[in-house]
Amino acid sequence: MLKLSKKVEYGLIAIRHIASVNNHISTVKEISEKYIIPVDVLAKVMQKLTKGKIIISYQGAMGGYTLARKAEEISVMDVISVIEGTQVGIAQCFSEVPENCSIYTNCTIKNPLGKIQHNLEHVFSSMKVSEII
Amino acid sequence: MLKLSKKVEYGLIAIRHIASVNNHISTVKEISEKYIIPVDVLAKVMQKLTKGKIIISYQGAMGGYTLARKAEEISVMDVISVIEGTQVGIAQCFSEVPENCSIYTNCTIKNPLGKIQHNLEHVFSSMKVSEII
DNA sequence: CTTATATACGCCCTGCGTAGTCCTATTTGA
DNA sequence: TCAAATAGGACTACGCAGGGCGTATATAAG
Repeated sequence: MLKLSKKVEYGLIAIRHIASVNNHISTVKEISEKYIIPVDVLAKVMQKLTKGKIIISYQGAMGGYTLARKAEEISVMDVISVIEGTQVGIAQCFSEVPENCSIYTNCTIKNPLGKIQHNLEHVFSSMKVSEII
Repeated sequence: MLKLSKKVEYGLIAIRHIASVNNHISTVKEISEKYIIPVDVLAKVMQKLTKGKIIISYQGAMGGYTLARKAEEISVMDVISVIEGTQVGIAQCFSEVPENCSIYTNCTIKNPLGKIQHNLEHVFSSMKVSEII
């Protein structure tokens, strides 16, 4: 409940790592060994971050990843939404198909939860990767 | 990911309901029918809220529940922690046994996540049930 | 004292999402 | 041509949220 996924954690650690080596190219192997993260899982996380244009990938031998923009311009929120793919909401009514919620029409707490949702988004958006180093 | 549980939602709805009828005694049956919530699930939620001293239970015929204190003095955080039972953390290192986290010793983002954790707690603590009515 | 109406509480089942593994394809530098 | 790297699909194992069911206990009312 209210937990970040391991994928997001791994993503943040990887991004922090790349930033900490002055944006020099880093490989999945290198990062996964250093922080003891399952290679395959991390690999997929990196692929998502690449598609989300948060990092840049270089294929082939001597390849790897660098940040696509400065660490000050990457928020934790960016990382979360790119990795999760879907809109992150504390309740179903703030995600994909609100009406799917079993209590949608009778729900009396949509508005107050909306306030909380808004505040949470603010917290995650204002925290930048540069503050993690 | 980052979602409140249905139990917490049900708890908030129930508490809001009781507050909205001026703290008159309310039954599980009444609430579950009005908001289309599975009775058994709601019943257990109410039992936890009772044990957590957020509401008061009256057993037997004509029984039910009332709030244990004013709606202004019940925060969303109170409801969450009583219903979940365990410490709520966005990562394993803020819950029961931090060392169980698979990357605990190598984790480089404990501190920044701690800041986020702190901010989240603030958001949930400052929102009172009285704002839900 | 009996009955109807409540809460209290434990057990179990099911579905879904998270995390992780395995395997193959593709790219590219040396 | 080979080795090192990313790209990505298929599959499995596991935990937990959500819900259903059965039973015990308390109590107001007739």
